[in-house]
Amino acid sequence: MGLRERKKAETRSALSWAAIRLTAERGFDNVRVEDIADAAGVSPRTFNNYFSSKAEAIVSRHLDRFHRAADELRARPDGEPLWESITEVALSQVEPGAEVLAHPIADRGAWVVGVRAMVAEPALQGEWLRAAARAEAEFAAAVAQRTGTDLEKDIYPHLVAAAVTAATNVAQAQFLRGDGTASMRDLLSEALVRITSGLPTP
Amino acid sequence: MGLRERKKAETRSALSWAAIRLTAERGFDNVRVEDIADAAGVSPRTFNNYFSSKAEAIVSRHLDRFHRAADELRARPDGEPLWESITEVALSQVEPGAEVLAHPIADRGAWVVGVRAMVAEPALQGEWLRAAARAEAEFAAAVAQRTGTDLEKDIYPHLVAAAVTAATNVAQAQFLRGDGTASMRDLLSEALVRITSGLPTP
DNA sequence: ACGCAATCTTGCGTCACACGCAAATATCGC
DNA sequence: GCGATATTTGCGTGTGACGCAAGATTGCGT
Repeated sequence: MGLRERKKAETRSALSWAAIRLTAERGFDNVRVEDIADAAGVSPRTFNNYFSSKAEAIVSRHLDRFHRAADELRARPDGEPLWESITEVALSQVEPGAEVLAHPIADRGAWVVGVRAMVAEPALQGEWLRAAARAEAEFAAAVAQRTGTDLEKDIYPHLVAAAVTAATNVAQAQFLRGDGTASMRDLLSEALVRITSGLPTP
Repeated sequence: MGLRERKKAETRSALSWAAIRLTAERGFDNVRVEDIADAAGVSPRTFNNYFSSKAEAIVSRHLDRFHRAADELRARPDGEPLWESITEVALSQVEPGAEVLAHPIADRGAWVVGVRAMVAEPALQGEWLRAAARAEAEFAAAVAQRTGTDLEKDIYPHLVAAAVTAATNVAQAQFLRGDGTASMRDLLSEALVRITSGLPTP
Protein backbone atom coordinates (compact mmCIF):
# COMPACT_ATOMS: atom_id res chain seq x y z
CA MET A 1 0.00 0.00 0.00
CA GLY A 2 1.51 3.30 -1.10
CA LEU A 3 1.97 6.45 0.93
CA ARG A 4 -1.01 8.03 -0.73
CA GLU A 5 -3.51 5.38 0.24
CA ARG A 6 -2.09 5.06 3.70
CA LYS A 7 -2.44 8.75 4.33
CA LYS A 8 -5.97 8.74 3.06
CA ALA A 9 -6.87 5.90 5.36
CA GLU A 10 -5.24 7.69 8.26
CA THR A 11 -7.03 10.94 7.57
CA ARG A 12 -10.32 9.16 7.25
CA SER A 13 -9.77 7.34 10.48
CA ALA A 14 -8.65 10.48 12.28
CA LEU A 15 -11.71 12.38 11.13
CA SER A 16 -14.07 9.62 12.09
CA TRP A 17 -12.48 9.13 15.46
CA ALA A 18 -12.42 12.85 16.18
CA ALA A 19 -16.09 13.09 15.26
CA ILE A 20 -16.97 10.27 17.62
CA ARG A 21 -14.83 11.47 20.49
CA LEU A 22 -16.00 15.06 20.34
CA THR A 23 -19.62 14.03 20.01
CA ALA A 24 -19.38 11.72 23.00
CA GLU A 25 -17.70 14.49 24.98
CA ARG A 26 -19.90 17.46 24.11
CA GLY A 27 -22.99 16.19 22.36
CA PHE A 28 -23.74 16.09 18.67
CA ASP A 29 -24.72 19.66 18.03
CA ASN A 30 -22.08 21.20 20.19
CA VAL A 31 -19.54 19.93 17.72
CA ARG A 32 -18.95 21.84 14.53
CA VAL A 33 -17.38 20.44 11.43
CA GLU A 34 -14.56 22.89 11.99
CA ASP A 35 -13.81 21.32 15.38
CA ILE A 36 -13.58 17.88 13.88
CA ALA A 37 -11.32 19.06 11.10
CA ASP A 38 -9.10 20.84 13.59
CA ALA A 39 -8.82 17.77 15.76
CA ALA A 40 -7.83 15.72 12.74
CA GLY A 41 -5.40 18.33 11.49
CA VAL A 42 -7.04 19.07 8.15
CA SER A 43 -9.03 21.93 6.72
CA PRO A 44 -12.80 22.02 7.17
CA ARG A 45 -13.26 21.65 3.45
CA THR A 46 -11.34 18.40 3.48
CA PHE A 47 -13.78 16.94 5.94
CA ASN A 48 -16.43 16.99 3.25
CA ASN A 49 -14.12 15.29 0.81
CA TYR A 50 -14.25 12.26 3.07
CA PHE A 51 -17.72 12.41 4.54
CA SER A 52 -20.79 14.21 3.36
CA SER A 53 -22.06 14.86 6.85
CA LYS A 54 -21.09 14.73 10.50
CA ALA A 55 -23.42 11.79 10.96
CA GLU A 56 -21.73 9.82 8.23
CA ALA A 57 -18.34 10.38 9.81
CA ILE A 58 -19.54 9.11 13.13
CA VAL A 59 -21.18 6.04 11.73
CA SER A 60 -18.40 5.11 9.33
CA ARG A 61 -16.55 3.04 11.91
CA HIS A 62 -19.57 0.87 12.47
CA LEU A 63 -20.02 0.53 8.76
CA ASP A 64 -16.47 -0.72 8.42
CA ARG A 65 -17.15 -3.21 11.15
CA PHE A 66 -20.21 -4.56 9.37
CA HIS A 67 -18.20 -4.67 6.21
CA ARG A 68 -15.70 -6.95 7.84
CA ALA A 69 -18.47 -9.18 9.14
CA ALA A 70 -19.60 -9.89 5.60
CA ASP A 71 -16.02 -10.71 4.67
CA GLU A 72 -15.75 -13.08 7.59
CA LEU A 73 -18.90 -14.85 6.55
CA ARG A 74 -17.49 -15.42 3.09
CA ALA A 75 -14.30 -16.71 4.66
CA ARG A 76 -16.01 -19.40 6.72
CA PRO A 77 -15.36 -23.05 5.82
CA ASP A 78 -17.58 -24.23 3.02
CA GLY A 79 -19.18 -27.23 4.69
CA GLU A 80 -20.25 -25.38 7.81
CA PRO A 81 -24.03 -25.02 8.25
CA LEU A 82 -25.23 -21.51 7.44
CA TRP A 83 -26.54 -20.54 10.83
CA GLU A 84 -23.48 -21.85 12.58
CA SER A 85 -21.35 -19.60 10.38
CA ILE A 86 -23.60 -16.64 10.96
CA THR A 87 -23.62 -17.09 14.72
CA GLU A 88 -19.84 -17.33 14.83
CA VAL A 89 -19.42 -14.21 12.72
CA ALA A 90 -21.97 -12.24 14.68
CA LEU A 91 -20.47 -13.16 18.03
CA SER A 92 -16.98 -12.37 16.86
CA GLN A 93 -18.12 -8.79 16.22
CA VAL A 94 -18.87 -8.06 19.84
CA GLU A 95 -15.24 -8.44 20.84
CA PRO A 96 -13.58 -5.03 20.92
CA GLY A 97 -11.64 -4.47 17.72
CA ALA A 98 -8.00 -3.56 17.54
CA GLU A 99 -8.68 0.05 16.63
CA VAL A 100 -10.76 0.79 19.72
CA LEU A 101 -8.02 -0.58 21.95
CA ALA A 102 -5.69 1.86 20.26
CA HIS A 103 -7.60 4.79 21.74
CA PRO A 104 -7.48 4.49 25.50
CA ILE A 105 -10.34 6.20 27.31
CA ALA A 106 -9.46 8.36 30.26
CA ASP A 107 -12.74 8.72 32.09
CA ARG A 108 -14.65 5.55 31.35
CA GLY A 109 -17.79 6.61 33.20
CA ALA A 110 -18.18 9.84 31.29
CA TRP A 111 -17.41 8.02 28.09
CA VAL A 112 -20.23 5.53 28.54
CA VAL A 113 -22.65 8.34 29.29
CA GLY A 114 -21.49 10.16 26.19
CA VAL A 115 -21.87 7.14 23.97
CA ARG A 116 -25.34 6.45 25.29
CA ALA A 117 -26.34 10.00 24.47
CA MET A 118 -24.77 9.62 21.07
CA VAL A 119 -26.74 6.54 20.04
CA ALA A 120 -29.88 8.20 21.36
CA GLU A 121 -29.33 11.24 19.16
CA PRO A 122 -32.15 11.36 16.60
CA ALA A 123 -29.95 12.98 13.99
CA LEU A 124 -27.67 9.95 14.11
CA GLN A 125 -30.20 7.15 14.20
CA GLY A 126 -31.14 7.58 10.59
CA GLU A 127 -27.55 7.39 9.47
CA TRP A 128 -26.91 4.45 11.73
CA LEU A 129 -29.84 2.54 10.30
CA ARG A 130 -28.78 3.42 6.78
CA ALA A 131 -25.37 1.95 7.46
CA ALA A 132 -27.00 -1.18 8.80
CA ALA A 133 -29.11 -1.39 5.66
CA ARG A 134 -26.08 -1.14 3.44
CA ALA A 135 -24.31 -3.79 5.45
CA GLU A 136 -27.40 -5.92 5.23
CA ALA A 137 -27.30 -5.83 1.45
CA GLU A 138 -23.73 -7.02 1.46
CA PHE A 139 -24.53 -9.68 3.99
CA ALA A 140 -27.40 -10.87 1.84
CA ALA A 141 -25.00 -11.25 -1.07
CA ALA A 142 -22.71 -13.39 1.06
CA VAL A 143 -25.63 -15.54 2.17
CA ALA A 144 -26.82 -15.95 -1.41
CA GLN A 145 -23.39 -17.05 -2.51
CA ARG A 146 -23.21 -19.52 0.33
CA THR A 147 -26.65 -21.03 -0.10
CA GLY A 148 -26.75 -20.98 -3.86
CA THR A 149 -29.82 -18.76 -3.87
CA ASP A 150 -30.47 -15.93 -6.31
CA LEU A 151 -30.07 -12.44 -4.91
CA GLU A 152 -32.44 -11.03 -7.50
CA LYS A 153 -35.25 -13.53 -7.47
CA ASP A 154 -35.15 -15.26 -4.12
CA ILE A 155 -36.34 -13.58 -1.01
CA TYR A 156 -34.41 -15.96 1.23
CA PRO A 157 -30.98 -14.33 1.43
CA HIS A 158 -32.52 -10.93 2.05
CA LEU A 159 -34.66 -12.33 4.82
CA VAL A 160 -31.73 -13.99 6.51
CA ALA A 161 -29.65 -10.83 6.33
CA ALA A 162 -32.52 -8.73 7.63
CA ALA A 163 -33.15 -11.17 10.46
CA VAL A 164 -29.51 -11.09 11.51
CA THR A 165 -29.47 -7.31 11.40
CA ALA A 166 -32.65 -7.25 13.44
CA ALA A 167 -31.22 -9.61 16.01
CA THR A 168 -28.06 -7.53 16.27
CA ASN A 169 -29.96 -4.30 16.69
CA VAL A 170 -32.31 -5.77 19.26
CA ALA A 171 -29.47 -7.24 21.27
CA GLN A 172 -27.67 -3.93 21.15
CA ALA A 173 -30.75 -2.03 22.28
CA GLN A 174 -31.40 -4.50 25.07
CA PHE A 175 -27.82 -4.21 26.19
CA LEU A 176 -28.05 -0.43 26.39
CA ARG A 177 -31.41 -0.63 28.13
CA GLY A 178 -30.16 -3.04 30.74
CA ASP A 179 -28.16 -2.41 33.86
CA GLY A 180 -25.00 -4.03 32.59
CA THR A 181 -25.50 -7.43 34.17
CA ALA A 182 -26.31 -9.17 30.89
CA SER A 183 -23.41 -9.55 28.52
CA MET A 184 -23.73 -8.45 24.95
CA ARG A 185 -22.53 -11.84 23.85
CA ASP A 186 -25.30 -13.68 25.67
CA LEU A 187 -27.96 -11.30 24.46
CA LEU A 188 -26.91 -11.63 20.85
CA SER A 189 -26.64 -15.36 21.15
CA GLU A 190 -30.12 -15.60 22.61
CA ALA A 191 -31.56 -13.33 19.94
CA LEU A 192 -30.12 -15.48 17.17
CA VAL A 193 -31.36 -18.71 18.71
CA ARG A 194 -34.85 -17.35 19.04
CA ILE A 195 -34.90 -16.04 15.49
CA THR A 196 -33.81 -19.39 14.13
CA SER A 197 -36.48 -21.18 16.10
CA GLY A 198 -39.18 -19.05 14.53
CA LEU A 199 -40.08 -16.91 17.53
CA PRO A 200 -42.79 -19.15 19.02
CA THR A 201 -44.99 -17.50 21.61
CA PRO A 202 -43.37 -18.07 25.01
CA MET B 1 -62.44 17.69 17.63
CA GLY B 2 -62.35 21.49 17.59
CA LEU B 3 -61.63 23.76 14.68
CA ARG B 4 -58.11 24.33 15.89
CA GLU B 5 -57.09 20.70 15.93
CA ARG B 6 -58.82 20.00 12.66
CA LYS B 7 -57.00 22.84 10.96
CA LYS B 8 -53.71 21.63 12.33
CA ALA B 9 -54.34 18.15 11.04
CA GLU B 10 -55.28 19.55 7.66
CA THR B 11 -52.20 21.71 7.43
CA ARG B 12 -50.01 18.83 8.44
CA SER B 13 -51.58 16.58 5.87
CA ALA B 14 -51.37 19.21 3.17
CA LEU B 15 -47.70 19.80 3.86
CA SER B 16 -46.88 16.14 3.89
CA TRP B 17 -48.81 15.45 0.74
CA ALA B 18 -47.29 18.43 -1.06
CA ALA B 19 -43.83 17.26 -0.05
CA ILE B 20 -44.48 13.79 -1.41
CA ARG B 21 -46.09 14.93 -4.62
CA LEU B 22 -43.48 17.52 -5.48
CA THR B 23 -40.65 15.13 -4.66
CA ALA B 24 -42.14 12.41 -6.85
CA GLU B 25 -42.58 14.92 -9.65
CA ARG B 26 -39.26 16.72 -9.60
CA GLY B 27 -36.91 14.80 -7.37
CA PHE B 28 -35.97 15.45 -3.77
CA ASP B 29 -33.47 18.24 -4.15
CA ASN B 30 -35.33 20.08 -6.84
CA VAL B 31 -37.94 20.86 -4.24
CA ARG B 32 -37.36 23.66 -1.80
CA VAL B 33 -39.14 24.07 1.47
CA GLU B 34 -40.62 27.22 0.05
CA ASP B 35 -42.28 25.24 -2.74
CA ILE B 36 -43.87 22.85 -0.30
CA ALA B 37 -45.11 25.67 1.89
CA ASP B 38 -46.54 27.46 -1.15
CA ALA B 39 -48.32 24.33 -2.31
CA ALA B 40 -49.84 23.91 1.12
CA GLY B 41 -50.76 27.57 1.40
CA VAL B 42 -48.68 28.44 4.44
CA SER B 43 -45.51 30.36 5.06
CA PRO B 44 -42.12 28.65 4.81
CA ARG B 45 -41.58 29.22 8.49
CA THR B 46 -44.73 27.32 9.33
CA PHE B 47 -43.41 24.27 7.55
CA ASN B 48 -40.78 23.92 10.23
CA ASN B 49 -43.37 24.22 12.94
CA TYR B 50 -44.80 20.94 11.71
CA PHE B 51 -41.77 19.09 10.43
CA SER B 52 -38.15 19.62 11.20
CA SER B 53 -36.99 18.56 7.76
CA LYS B 54 -38.23 17.81 4.27
CA ALA B 55 -37.49 14.16 4.83
CA GLU B 56 -39.63 14.03 7.93
CA ALA B 57 -42.56 15.54 6.08
CA ILE B 58 -42.33 12.97 3.33
CA VAL B 59 -42.09 10.03 5.68
CA SER B 60 -44.77 11.18 8.08
CA ARG B 61 -47.55 9.48 6.12
CA HIS B 62 -45.83 6.14 6.38
CA LEU B 63 -45.28 6.71 10.05
CA ASP B 64 -48.99 7.30 10.52
CA ARG B 65 -49.67 4.08 8.68
CA PHE B 66 -47.36 2.11 10.95
CA HIS B 67 -48.98 3.79 13.89
CA ARG B 68 -52.33 2.46 12.84
CA ALA B 69 -50.90 -1.03 12.43
CA ALA B 70 -49.95 -1.11 16.09
CA ASP B 71 -53.46 0.01 16.98
CA GLU B 72 -54.92 -2.74 14.86
CA LEU B 73 -52.79 -5.31 16.60
CA ARG B 74 -54.06 -4.16 19.95
CA ALA B 75 -57.60 -4.34 18.65
CA ARG B 76 -57.37 -7.97 17.58
CA PRO B 77 -59.48 -10.55 19.48
CA ASP B 78 -57.79 -11.68 22.62
CA GLY B 79 -57.75 -15.41 22.06
CA GLU B 80 -56.23 -15.23 18.57
CA PRO B 81 -52.72 -16.70 18.29
CA LEU B 82 -50.08 -13.99 18.11
CA TRP B 83 -48.72 -14.74 14.67
CA GLU B 84 -52.16 -15.03 13.20
CA SER B 85 -52.93 -11.55 14.48
CA ILE B 86 -49.67 -10.18 13.22
CA THR B 87 -50.11 -11.67 9.77
CA GLU B 88 -53.59 -10.26 9.47
CA VAL B 89 -52.49 -6.82 10.53
CA ALA B 90 -49.47 -6.82 8.26
CA LEU B 91 -51.44 -7.93 5.24
CA SER B 92 -54.16 -5.40 5.89
CA GLN B 93 -51.55 -2.66 5.53
CA VAL B 94 -50.80 -3.40 1.91
CA GLU B 95 -54.30 -2.42 0.83
CA PRO B 96 -54.34 1.20 -0.29
CA GLY B 97 -55.59 3.42 2.49
CA ALA B 98 -58.47 5.84 2.20
CA GLU B 99 -56.26 8.89 2.07
CA VAL B 100 -54.31 7.78 -0.97
CA LEU B 101 -57.53 7.15 -2.85
CA ALA B 102 -58.46 10.73 -2.04
CA HIS B 103 -55.60 12.01 -4.20
CA PRO B 104 -56.15 10.74 -7.73
CA ILE B 105 -53.01 10.43 -9.79
CA ALA B 106 -53.07 11.82 -13.29
CA ASP B 107 -50.11 10.14 -14.95
CA ARG B 108 -49.73 6.83 -13.23
CA GLY B 109 -46.61 5.80 -15.12
CA ALA B 110 -44.70 8.94 -14.25
CA TRP B 111 -45.93 8.65 -10.70
CA VAL B 112 -44.53 5.16 -10.24
CA VAL B 113 -41.19 6.26 -11.65
CA GLY B 114 -41.18 9.22 -9.30
CA VAL B 115 -41.97 7.14 -6.27
CA ARG B 116 -39.28 4.63 -7.13
CA ALA B 117 -36.76 7.45 -7.35
CA MET B 118 -38.05 8.80 -4.08
CA VAL B 119 -37.56 5.62 -2.09
CA ALA B 120 -34.11 5.25 -3.65
CA GLU B 121 -33.10 8.71 -2.48
CA PRO B 122 -30.31 8.32 0.10
CA ALA B 123 -31.36 11.42 1.98
CA LEU B 124 -34.74 9.82 2.63
CA GLN B 125 -33.70 6.30 3.52
CA GLY B 126 -32.39 7.29 6.91
CA GLU B 127 -35.62 9.02 7.80
CA TRP B 128 -37.65 6.14 6.47
CA LEU B 129 -35.75 3.67 8.58
CA ARG B 130 -36.05 5.88 11.61
CA ALA B 131 -39.80 5.93 11.17
CA ALA B 132 -39.79 2.18 10.92
CA ALA B 133 -37.76 1.98 14.11
CA ARG B 134 -40.19 4.18 15.97
CA ALA B 135 -43.08 2.10 14.73
CA GLU B 136 -41.21 -1.00 15.77
CA ALA B 137 -41.00 0.24 19.33
CA GLU B 138 -44.72 0.77 19.45
CA PHE B 139 -45.33 -2.59 17.87
CA ALA B 140 -43.11 -4.22 20.47
CA ALA B 141 -45.23 -2.64 23.17
CA ALA B 142 -48.36 -4.10 21.63
CA VAL B 143 -46.74 -7.52 21.41
CA ALA B 144 -45.60 -7.33 25.02
CA GLN B 145 -49.08 -6.46 26.15
CA ARG B 146 -50.53 -9.32 24.16
CA THR B 147 -48.06 -11.97 25.26
CA GLY B 148 -47.67 -10.84 28.83
CA THR B 149 -43.96 -10.30 28.39
CA ASP B 150 -41.99 -7.45 29.92
CA LEU B 151 -40.92 -4.72 27.54
CA GLU B 152 -38.00 -3.78 29.75
CA LYS B 153 -36.58 -7.14 30.65
CA ASP B 154 -37.65 -9.55 27.96
CA ILE B 155 -36.07 -9.56 24.57
CA TYR B 156 -38.97 -11.40 23.01
CA PRO B 157 -41.38 -8.59 22.11
CA HIS B 158 -38.55 -6.55 20.62
CA LEU B 159 -37.44 -9.49 18.54
CA VAL B 160 -40.91 -10.13 17.21
CA ALA B 161 -41.39 -6.49 16.32
CA ALA B 162 -38.00 -6.33 14.65
CA ALA B 163 -38.68 -9.50 12.71
CA VAL B 164 -41.99 -8.17 11.44
CA THR B 165 -40.38 -4.91 10.44
CA ALA B 166 -37.64 -6.83 8.69
CA ALA B 167 -40.13 -8.98 6.83
CA THR B 168 -42.07 -5.93 5.76
CA ASN B 169 -39.00 -4.12 4.54
CA VAL B 170 -37.70 -7.14 2.68
CA ALA B 171 -41.03 -7.77 1.01
CA GLN B 172 -41.20 -4.13 0.02
CA ALA B 173 -37.71 -4.18 -1.40
CA GLN B 174 -38.37 -7.39 -3.28
CA PHE B 175 -41.55 -5.91 -4.69
CA LEU B 176 -39.72 -2.87 -5.97
CA ARG B 177 -36.89 -4.99 -7.33
CA GLY B 178 -39.25 -7.28 -9.19
CA ASP B 179 -41.01 -6.80 -12.49
CA GLY B 180 -44.46 -6.46 -11.02
CA THR B 181 -45.59 -10.04 -11.48
CA ALA B 182 -45.38 -10.91 -7.79
CA SER B 183 -47.99 -9.24 -5.61
CA MET B 184 -46.95 -7.38 -2.51
CA ARG B 185 -49.45 -9.42 -0.55
CA ASP B 186 -47.90 -12.73 -1.56
CA LEU B 187 -44.38 -11.51 -0.93
CA LEU B 188 -45.20 -10.26 2.53
CA SER B 189 -47.09 -13.42 3.34
CA GLU B 190 -44.16 -15.57 2.26
CA ALA B 191 -41.72 -13.47 4.23
CA LEU B 192 -43.73 -13.86 7.40
CA VAL B 193 -44.14 -17.58 6.98
CA ARG B 194 -40.44 -18.05 6.49
CA ILE B 195 -39.58 -15.91 9.49
CA THR B 196 -41.91 -17.88 11.71
CA SER B 197 -40.44 -21.14 10.55
CA GLY B 198 -36.97 -20.05 11.59
CA LEU B 199 -35.44 -19.49 8.16
CA PRO B 200 -34.08 -23.02 7.60
CA THR B 201 -31.56 -23.32 4.80
CA PRO B 202 -33.49 -24.15 1.64
C1' DA C 1 -71.98 38.58 22.01
C1' DC C 2 -67.72 40.02 24.02
C1' DG C 3 -63.13 39.94 25.61
C1' DC C 4 -59.22 37.64 27.68
C1' DA C 5 -56.06 33.83 27.40
C1' DA C 6 -53.96 30.34 24.92
C1' DT C 7 -52.23 28.88 20.67
C1' DC C 8 -50.68 29.20 15.93
C1' DT C 9 -48.70 31.71 12.13
C1' DT C 10 -45.40 34.63 10.16
C1' DG C 11 -41.21 37.42 9.05
C1' DC C 12 -36.68 38.23 10.28
C1' DG C 13 -32.15 37.19 11.52
C1' DT C 14 -28.54 33.89 12.40
C1' DC C 15 -25.61 29.99 12.25
C1' DA C 16 -24.08 25.93 10.29
C1' DC C 17 -23.77 22.70 6.60
C1' DA C 18 -22.97 20.72 1.92
C1' DC C 19 -20.72 21.26 -2.13
C1' DG C 20 -18.97 23.28 -6.86
C1' DC C 21 -14.89 25.31 -8.58
C1' DA C 22 -10.15 26.35 -9.40
C1' DA C 23 -5.49 27.12 -7.59
C1' DA C 24 -1.91 25.19 -4.77
C1' DT C 25 0.30 21.24 -3.03
C1' DA C 26 1.66 16.45 -2.57
C1' DT C 27 2.48 11.80 -4.43
C1' DC C 28 3.33 8.43 -8.07
C1' DG C 29 5.37 6.07 -12.05
C1' DC C 30 9.15 6.30 -14.90
C1' DG D 1 14.17 14.64 -11.37
C1' DC D 2 9.84 15.31 -14.05
C1' DG D 3 5.48 15.18 -15.99
C1' DA D 4 1.01 13.14 -14.83
C1' DT D 5 -2.31 12.28 -11.47
C1' DA D 6 -4.59 12.90 -6.88
C1' DT D 7 -5.50 15.47 -2.96
C1' DT D 8 -5.95 19.52 -0.12
C1' DT D 9 -7.45 23.99 0.51
C1' DG D 10 -9.93 28.55 0.35
C1' DC D 11 -13.71 30.88 -1.35
C1' DG D 12 -18.31 31.60 -2.71
C1' DT D 13 -23.14 30.15 -2.95
C1' DG D 14 -27.54 28.15 -1.91
C1' DT D 15 -30.26 25.96 1.57
C1' DG D 16 -31.81 24.30 5.73
C1' DA D 17 -33.13 24.52 10.66
C1' DC D 18 -34.63 27.17 14.21
C1' DG D 19 -34.90 31.02 18.09
C1' DC D 20 -37.46 35.05 18.82
C1' DA D 21 -41.15 38.28 19.12
C1' DA D 22 -45.08 40.51 16.95
C1' DG D 23 -49.45 39.74 14.81
C1' DA D 24 -53.50 36.79 13.80
C1' DT D 25 -56.76 33.21 15.08
C1' DT D 26 -59.33 30.22 18.01
C1' DG D 27 -61.20 28.59 22.58
C1' DC D 28 -63.87 29.56 26.48
C1' DG D 29 -66.08 31.69 30.36
C1' DT D 30 -69.30 35.13 31.41
